[in-house]
Amino acid sequence: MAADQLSRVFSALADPTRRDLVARLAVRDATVNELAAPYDVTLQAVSKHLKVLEDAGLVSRTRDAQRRPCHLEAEVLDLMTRWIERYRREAEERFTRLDAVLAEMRDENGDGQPKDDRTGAGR
Amino acid sequence: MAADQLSRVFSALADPTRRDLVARLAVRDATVNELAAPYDVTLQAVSKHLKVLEDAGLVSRTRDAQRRPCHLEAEVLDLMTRWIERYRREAEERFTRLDAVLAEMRDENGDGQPKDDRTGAGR
DNA sequence: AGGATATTCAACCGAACGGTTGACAACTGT
DNA sequence: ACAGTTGTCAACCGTTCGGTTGAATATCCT
Repeated sequence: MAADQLSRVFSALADPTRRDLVARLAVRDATVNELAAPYDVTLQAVSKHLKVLEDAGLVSRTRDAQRRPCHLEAEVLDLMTRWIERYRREAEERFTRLDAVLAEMRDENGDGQPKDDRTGAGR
Repeated sequence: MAADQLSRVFSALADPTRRDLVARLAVRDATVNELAAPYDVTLQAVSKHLKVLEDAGLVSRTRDAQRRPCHLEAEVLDLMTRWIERYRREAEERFTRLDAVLAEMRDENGDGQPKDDRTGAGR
């Protein structure tokens, strides 16, 4: 639990049950009991899952009598999206550049043959 | 390892070392030795990390003599982005709708008071 | 053929994970 | 005040995880 937030968020969403909880909380806030109902694990297990989501900053909870309604904090998802998109874009650009270089080589001389050609395999 | 791909990808990126590997592979392909150099864990540990990334579909490897150059498969990152954005958007829209409803109530009568008011705590 | 280089496989270890059961705590409503 | 509802805490269990060391495999180079 001493991990950085990004690790906690990725790790939290690595579990299908927790992803499902997030999906359902995206629609509406809900109590632990409501959330636990569809799964065939104990209430305690779901409570734990919610704690993981909460520690990751994905879920916040208020109090309403005995109930602890859970609310999805969507901003944290942005954190992930930013991380992912950064490297996806970087890799994509690099690839586009490679394509450009290869095209250029093809234009200049017939046997454009870089030693590590991945145009076939690498898509 | 029998988990669905989404779980495998999230789980793969939950580790800071593996995220760093991805970040570096976004810049250029690299061999296991090159990738392992900066970290103070054994080569075998890094090899395992790469296997996890490979099983998640994030990394592919070809052979170049003794070397096994690693290449980032950026498309898989899209899978995550799509999942995340779907629910982020859903939650955000819901929130915008709630704001609209509240604004409307404020306009019509002074005591707009839905039973589950979260405007204060929920941001 | 045989040494060097690059990488993986196998067995093991302690910590963390996801689950369980059982007891406890917080608050409600009559 | 007290029974009921809602949720968490604590201890335990088997599995997975990230790491290690040591041996094995694959390929190059001379």
